[in-house]
Amino acid sequence: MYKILKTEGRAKRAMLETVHGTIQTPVFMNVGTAAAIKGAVSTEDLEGIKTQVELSNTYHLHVRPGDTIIRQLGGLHKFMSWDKPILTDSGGFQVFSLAGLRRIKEEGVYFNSHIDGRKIFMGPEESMQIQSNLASTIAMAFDECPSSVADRHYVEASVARTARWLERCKKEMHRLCGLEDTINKKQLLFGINQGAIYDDIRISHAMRIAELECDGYALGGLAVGESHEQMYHVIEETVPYLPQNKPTYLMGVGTPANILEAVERGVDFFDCVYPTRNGRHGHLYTNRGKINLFNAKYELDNRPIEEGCSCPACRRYSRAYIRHLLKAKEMLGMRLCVLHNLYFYNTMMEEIRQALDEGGFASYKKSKLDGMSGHL
RNA sequence: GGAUGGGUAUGCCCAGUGGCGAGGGCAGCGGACUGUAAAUCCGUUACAAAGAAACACCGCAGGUUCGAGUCCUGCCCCAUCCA
Repeated sequence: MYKILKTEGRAKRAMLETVHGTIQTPVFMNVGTAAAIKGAVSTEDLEGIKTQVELSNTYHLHVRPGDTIIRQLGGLHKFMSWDKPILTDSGGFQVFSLAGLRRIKEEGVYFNSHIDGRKIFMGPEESMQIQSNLASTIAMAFDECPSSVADRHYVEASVARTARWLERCKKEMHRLCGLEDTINKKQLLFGINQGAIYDDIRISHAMRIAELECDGYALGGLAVGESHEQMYHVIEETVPYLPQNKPTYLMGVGTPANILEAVERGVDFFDCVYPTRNGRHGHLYTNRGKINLFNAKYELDNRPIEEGCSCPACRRYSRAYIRHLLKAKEMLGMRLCVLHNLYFYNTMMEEIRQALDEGGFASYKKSKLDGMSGHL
């Protein structure tokens, strides 16, 4: 059950109650594609960095270790020893990211496994079945994420198919939740809006999927090559057509600045590989912009990544030390950087919620963006 | 003193059948990354520079050749072994 606590313009301070606990929004979900946050981050670590929701991936877990294995082990929560909410992405994004390894048909998508090349078929029903086996808190609808440079005709056809797929997802999810041996009979389903950068396609698609009464709605296919202005424009134009009595999720986005802009436009769920991937690559988020710890100027820098930060890295270690770890390819280096970045994101979301609670989101957003001096 | 194997651009390690304006790896330096095929990828690492204009001590010096990093001679240095 989704409950809006407060609004400021279109920005929403809300909460979503699930069988795995309540999610306070706006929220940033921490990406752990293969049932692990890359960078040697344990489930235990997540508790120390304010993680509310972990995100895993249907396609990746289907390929390895196999969703039926996870089901036999009691579901994803038990498997990774995490009892808070988990959102599973449907595999729709892999239709985009594994572009060279798949063929799209009306019934679904034929992949060649990126692990061993074997043929895999995934359609709406299969995606729902896998996600039901995983028993995540929130399942995402199986969609196609078209390229941002796809032409209008292609996008129109793709979006129509994604809408038909959503009906099939809904139906299959309903069937699965009714089965006696389903692990999570209260699994939530989020539908996904597509339409590249064409406002009218986005809006008509939003209206169409809104009728299907999903538990939440996502904007997909953004931050895949279009400009920030185009992305903000699409969010602004489309969000009003997604049911605002349901959570709104902007998939795969983004930078801290992207998130602030999207919260302002009514989005309350986010996820992005930036904090984890950039962390592994030595790029650290701070309130004064992003720093690259590989740079020689940090060789003798005895300060923490960010003064005053209470993440596990900053509480104890210096930039110089972490730089050394990164350069020496010591696993601890990546780990500390990922922990810092996730802590930064999760803390920013906490600040956003607090600002919304206090009716001061606009000024919070301005001062945060000013602090980061537009570098992010 | 003798034997053998080596010395390749900017730190290190190495490739290089007479067509080489010499290739790769590491290290260094910088950049990219948005529902993760990413602890990855890209750039850069003599000078000059977009021109049929000029221009590198491949340990050093000669030689053979149209042409030598490559073949020959001598020398220098390094490693290992023998005295």
